[in-house]
Amino acid sequence: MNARTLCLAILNFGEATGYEIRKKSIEGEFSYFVDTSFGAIYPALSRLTDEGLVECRDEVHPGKPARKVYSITPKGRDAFVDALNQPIEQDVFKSPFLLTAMCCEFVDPKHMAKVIDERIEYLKNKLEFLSAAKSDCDMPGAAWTLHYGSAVFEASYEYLVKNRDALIAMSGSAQSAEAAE
Amino acid sequence: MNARTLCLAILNFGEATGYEIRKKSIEGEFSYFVDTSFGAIYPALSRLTDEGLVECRDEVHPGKPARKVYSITPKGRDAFVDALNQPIEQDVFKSPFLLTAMCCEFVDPKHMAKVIDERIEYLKNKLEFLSAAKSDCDMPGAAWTLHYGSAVFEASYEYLVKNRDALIAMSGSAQSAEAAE
DNA sequence: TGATTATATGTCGCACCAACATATGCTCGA
DNA sequence: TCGAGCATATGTTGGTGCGACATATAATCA
Repeated sequence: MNARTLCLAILNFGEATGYEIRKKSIEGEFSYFVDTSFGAIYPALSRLTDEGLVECRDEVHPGKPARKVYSITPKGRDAFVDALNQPIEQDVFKSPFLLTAMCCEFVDPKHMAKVIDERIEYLKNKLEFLSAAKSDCDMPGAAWTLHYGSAVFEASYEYLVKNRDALIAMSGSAQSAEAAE
Repeated sequence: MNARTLCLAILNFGEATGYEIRKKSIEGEFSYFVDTSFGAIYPALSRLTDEGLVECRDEVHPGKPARKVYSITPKGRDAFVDALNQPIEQDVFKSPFLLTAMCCEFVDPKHMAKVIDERIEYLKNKLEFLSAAKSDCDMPGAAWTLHYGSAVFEASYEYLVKNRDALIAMSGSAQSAEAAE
């Protein structure tokens, strides 16, 4: 799931600027399973344009900053469909939160409480967003994917709420032992 | 969660070679929320040695390849505890699988079936691994983390099993329309 | 009026992932 | 018993891409 394929996937459902592609990646329906940055998107769009997989149209409004609106070409659509039908890479999950939880012995209980409460708040917001997004989406796969996300986030949220206090209680044991020395 | 902190975290629970650190990252108890590669670990260990956060002991057995066994220093332990108590970065989840599912219109049903069945098989193995790991681990945070992983993978597994056929049924609609043109 | 936010494009340094190169010992089937 | 393949082990390299920075304009708001 490199920047190239991500750009093609988003452009396949409508034209967009680099700014909008990034925004959809981190805020829109794609946001909970893709992630990217300007430093990846802009070079990717340049290369895709060179290769004829996307087209770029300059939109100039007097007195406004110029926009570069990208749209997918037939060749690009073929390349996208081809990429989708290739064997896929493994999902990636990296969690500084779980590393902190696993090493809770060395973490100050107050810090641990802050960390887990922030995580709970984050999941709550994500769940609300996913519920709201369910209605206004016409792609058949999108609904399936949103329901999947809801199911997983829900399980995650419930575990954290139920086991919050237990984690905080375990925190700091090694640290206080060290301080006592 | 850079390579530095990861090395310190693993070395904090016992000495290890670069090879073993990588193995624990992708196979051990850490495996479902960290990920790394040799290209990150070996340079990180060199830098940590230079900075005095870890120590390196050459273990030479005649007729065997030399091993470099790393262990954490008191200074390294301090740095690790300090890193744990800093504000943490966001969790990262990237899923080529969900991107494929979301765009299932453009995916051949046979390919979709293969992709989801592989994912189900993967989750089944992970769940079995997590159950087995539950017993033989003495860190207090590890049990909490393993239960969290089980809860989330379980939710994910059940959703996939229940909604497998629905996803495959939705697949390929756009592709066959295109082929018919 | 000035501060901040949203839109918009882009660059740069450093980190790091995937693949390759290299070397040895062990196991197991032909 | 001999070679093939696998596990152990260390490292390099090329390209990708993340995070931070630079720049610019319009709108909003105190």
